[in-house]
Amino acid sequence: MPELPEVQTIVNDLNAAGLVGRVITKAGVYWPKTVATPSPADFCRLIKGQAIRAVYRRAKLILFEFNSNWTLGVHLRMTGRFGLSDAGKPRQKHEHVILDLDDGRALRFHDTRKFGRFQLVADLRTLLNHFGPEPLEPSFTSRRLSQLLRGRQRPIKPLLLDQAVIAGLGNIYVDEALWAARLHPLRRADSLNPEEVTALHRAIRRVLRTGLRHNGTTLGSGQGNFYSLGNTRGQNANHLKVFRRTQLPCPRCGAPIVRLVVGQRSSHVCRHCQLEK
DNA sequence: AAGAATGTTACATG
DNA sequence: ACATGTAACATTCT
Repeated sequence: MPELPEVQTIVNDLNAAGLVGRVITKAGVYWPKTVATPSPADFCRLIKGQAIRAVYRRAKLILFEFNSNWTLGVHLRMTGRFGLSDAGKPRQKHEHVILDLDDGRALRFHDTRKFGRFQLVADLRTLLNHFGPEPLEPSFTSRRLSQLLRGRQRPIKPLLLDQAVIAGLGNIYVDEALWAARLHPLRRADSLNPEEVTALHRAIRRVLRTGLRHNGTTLGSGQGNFYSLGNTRGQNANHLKVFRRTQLPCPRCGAPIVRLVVGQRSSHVCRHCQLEK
C-alpha cells in the first residue's frame, strides 16, 4: 500500500513521536515470517538494549538506525502499519511484532496480509544497494531520468514501478504522474521525446510532493488502507486525478477514465489525453 | 460471491 | 541474457 509519500509520512510521525533516543527493552515476534533476517529468536536477542539513533526513509523502506551501527529496515508491503501505545496494552489482532521501549510505550507492527518484512542487519548496504535514485533528491534531474529511460524497451509504467530503476513510486503515483504528463502506460520507455521526458520528470516530482503535502493517500475506510501512526488518515485521496476513478470524468478534458491492466496491475488512464502508443 | 487490493520476488516460458 | 507472464505470499473489502 504505502509508496514514498506514505512511508515518509510514517517516518515523520515516528520522529515527531520521539522515537530517537529510545531504547528497545524487549521484542516479541508473533508471526515468524515477518522477521526475514535474522531468525526471530536472534532478532529478539540482538535488538534488545539497542538505542535508536535515527529514523529515516530510503525507497519504501523505513530505517531504524541504532547506536551500535546496526540498522532495522522495515518494508510495509501492502498493509503494514505502525502504532505506538502503552507497553501494557494486550496484543491486538494482526499485531505481529511488538517492540517495548524504555519510556513505557511499545512500537507495534500491524499487518493484516502479513506481507511486511523486517530485516535487522549490521551492514546497511545489504539493504540498499539495489535501489535506483530517489526522485525527490536534487540530483534527480530531467537529464538523469532521460538516462534511465535510454535503451529501455519496456513499457514506461512497469519501468517506473521497478525499484531498481527509480525508488519509491508505486501504482498510485505512477498512474497520477503518467496522466499529468499525458503519457500512456504502454509507451516504450525509450520512445519519449525530450519534451515528454521533461513533462514526466516534472509530473513525478509534483505528484509525490502533493502526496507528501497531504500526508499520503488513504482510500476508503477498510483495514487494508494506509494509516500513519495513531491511525491518522492521509488526505491525498481528494487530490487524485485518475487513480481508482474509473468512469469518472478526466479533470482535464471530461472524457471518462478507463481502467486497464498493465503488467498485472490496474492502470487508470484518460483515453483522450493519454494517447495509445 | 468472485475478484481485486497501494508490493515484491521467484520461477517459468518465450 | 533478455523480456514478459504467472504464482505466491494472506486477508479483507466490494
